[in-house]
Amino acid sequence: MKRTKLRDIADALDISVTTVSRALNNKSDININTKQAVLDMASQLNYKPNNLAVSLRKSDALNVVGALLPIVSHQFFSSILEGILAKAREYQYFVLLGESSHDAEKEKQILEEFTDFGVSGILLAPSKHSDFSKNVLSIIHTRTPVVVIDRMYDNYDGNYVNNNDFSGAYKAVSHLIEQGYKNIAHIGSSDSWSIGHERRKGYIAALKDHGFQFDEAYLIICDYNNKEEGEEEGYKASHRLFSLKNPPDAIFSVTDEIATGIYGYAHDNGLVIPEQLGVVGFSNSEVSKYLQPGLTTLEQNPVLMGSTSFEYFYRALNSNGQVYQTSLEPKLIVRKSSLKNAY
Amino acid sequence: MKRTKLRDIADALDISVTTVSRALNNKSDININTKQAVLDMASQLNYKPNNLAVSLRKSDALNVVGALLPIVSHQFFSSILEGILAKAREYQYFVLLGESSHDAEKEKQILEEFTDFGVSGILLAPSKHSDFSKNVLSIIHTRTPVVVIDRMYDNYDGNYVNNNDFSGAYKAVSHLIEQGYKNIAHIGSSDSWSIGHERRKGYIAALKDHGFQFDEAYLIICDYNNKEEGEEEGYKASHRLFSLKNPPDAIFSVTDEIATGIYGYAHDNGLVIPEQLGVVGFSNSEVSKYLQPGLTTLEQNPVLMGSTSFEYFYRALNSNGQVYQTSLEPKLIVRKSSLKNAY
DNA sequence: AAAATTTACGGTAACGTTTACGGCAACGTT
DNA sequence: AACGTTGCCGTAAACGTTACCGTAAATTTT
Repeated sequence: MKRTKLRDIADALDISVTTVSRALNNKSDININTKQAVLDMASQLNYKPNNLAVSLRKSDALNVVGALLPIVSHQFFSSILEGILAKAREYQYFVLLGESSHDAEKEKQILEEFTDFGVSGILLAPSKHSDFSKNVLSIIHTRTPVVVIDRMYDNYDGNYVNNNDFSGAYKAVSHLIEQGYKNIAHIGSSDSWSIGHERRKGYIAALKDHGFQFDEAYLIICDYNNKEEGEEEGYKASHRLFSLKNPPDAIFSVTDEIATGIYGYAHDNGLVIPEQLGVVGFSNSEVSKYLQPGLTTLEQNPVLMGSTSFEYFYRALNSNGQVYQTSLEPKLIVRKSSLKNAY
Repeated sequence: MKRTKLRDIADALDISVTTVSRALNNKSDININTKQAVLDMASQLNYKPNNLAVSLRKSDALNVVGALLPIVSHQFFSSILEGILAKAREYQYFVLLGESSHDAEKEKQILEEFTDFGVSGILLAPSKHSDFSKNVLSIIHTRTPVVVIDRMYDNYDGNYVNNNDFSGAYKAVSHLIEQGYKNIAHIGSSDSWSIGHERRKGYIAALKDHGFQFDEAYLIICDYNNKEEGEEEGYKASHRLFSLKNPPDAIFSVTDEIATGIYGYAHDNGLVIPEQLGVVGFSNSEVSKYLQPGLTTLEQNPVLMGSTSFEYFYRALNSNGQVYQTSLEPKLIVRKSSLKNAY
């Protein structure tokens, strides 16, 4: 059961391959009758063009984009993926998927494999320790459009779709202050993750703007690569904070996962949220709604991020060096974990 | 900045393209010195073979599998995806991703697009209303290996990786019975989803084997396509069950999402879990751990399912008509929601 | 009626590879 | 000296498609 090719149609109708190709591609130099005959025969023989041959001949890239995420089985990233898939389908593109597992070296390899494959563009949500010059620069040199999702590289001036992490953090901390919390700590992540850097800056800025002093002791930096580790880190960081002689009465945590760990620590040590401890997370992950009490957090819009990133790729492909950038504004979702006033 | 091809290397060394190809492909008919010269020049010019041309010439399919899931941004399916990605990378395959959104027609289209593209195989987690003869049969006819994940088609005798849903349900209901619950209801899903069918059968079998009678009134069938709908359906179904003159004292629900809706109903109506109402879900989704009280549920192993499905594709590709099938055994995770005895 | 144009199609080359085949030195064998 | 053998390499065809050029017949123009 061989796949039918142009030759088969041509032979069946006793015409040339060229004519068949013309008929199927809506070219002008063709008689309406032969065209119809070709179309009929093509559908009768269930003809499907060989994409490899077409792309090779046109020396045109395949309609394929590579999407590379740090981790797929995570609400946030799989939602980004969903946005990408929807837009890609709309524009008739295929999506090649890769997962870096937050491993910069693996990320680099996959990026190379993508370009070797001949993708038309790359949508990249960089892993935590991703190195711009090593991993991304060479791709940009090949003139393959790249859209960076969810984080920034220093001095990067290409396409990106971002969250305004600074602003989100600023809102979170301002909210805690308005609720009357006085000693607000921050469990953040290392600078190798731009998100950690921005959220920390937002935390500090909000403190200062409201006349509070930034206290180094209230800042804990941790690093983790999956949910379980995040929860553990949150637990341990909480322990450190509550070992201080003057422990905080609220914590803004860089992610919901860490916040989950804070809940665990609070539960184990009889700290009542939100009366004795206010908590705000980041991401509006699924669990944030089901934690007791509900976790105040910042809602991002990963689906929109995904679709926008594809949209930008598409525009970049069809424009000349134009750059597309956007920072989406996170939205504060207030649940009970930060409502000191209500009690 | 053009991509270097064999011709460029050949010209640079003043030898033929054939020799270059031989050198790079470890063929025998070649002098060790020229081979080395070619390799050096290739790396100097940063040569990357053109996959399109290679595949075309070898009339070999690309190293690409298509993975098609009902929905990507779901813990279960994204974990399957993770398993697929890991194995695919191990075997040097690319993964093309598609999402059917539980739409049988869209599923059919994407499957066709995958085969048109020329994938070497397809890993399919069918959508709820997927029609085997319409969607899958034609692909099998093209002799493209297909592995069906997570559900079954009637009379399907091809490759699959499954959960033993019957057994999981049986364990869940037996556990509830052992805990002393007497009136165990089931919120299930329609037969168009094989999972729903199997779990319902397991529910009924467990009842009968323990000397309980199956009561139609305790069986509610609902249908939903995403988490929010699932939760709503669970809520509504609970309402119906508790409108009976003899309401149940336990519910085995076909999914964790529905169980979440049961929790909502119980909370709103002052029903205490597990004292007044035992609940068991299915999937061990992330939230099941954080619900209060923790939800007893069945753990599947989606990552293993994904990697196994790829493994089966790979074996099927390299064997002649051999069929690979497996049903994984779900594991009961006991949390508080079903522990009547403990109180 | 001759010339110019249009219509419809076929032949050929090319995209970048791989591979069957043959050639031709150099060497050893009878 | 004639004959195999071996090692190394190039020529040409092929994978399926499309772009380009050419040309016979049909049609229009002068």
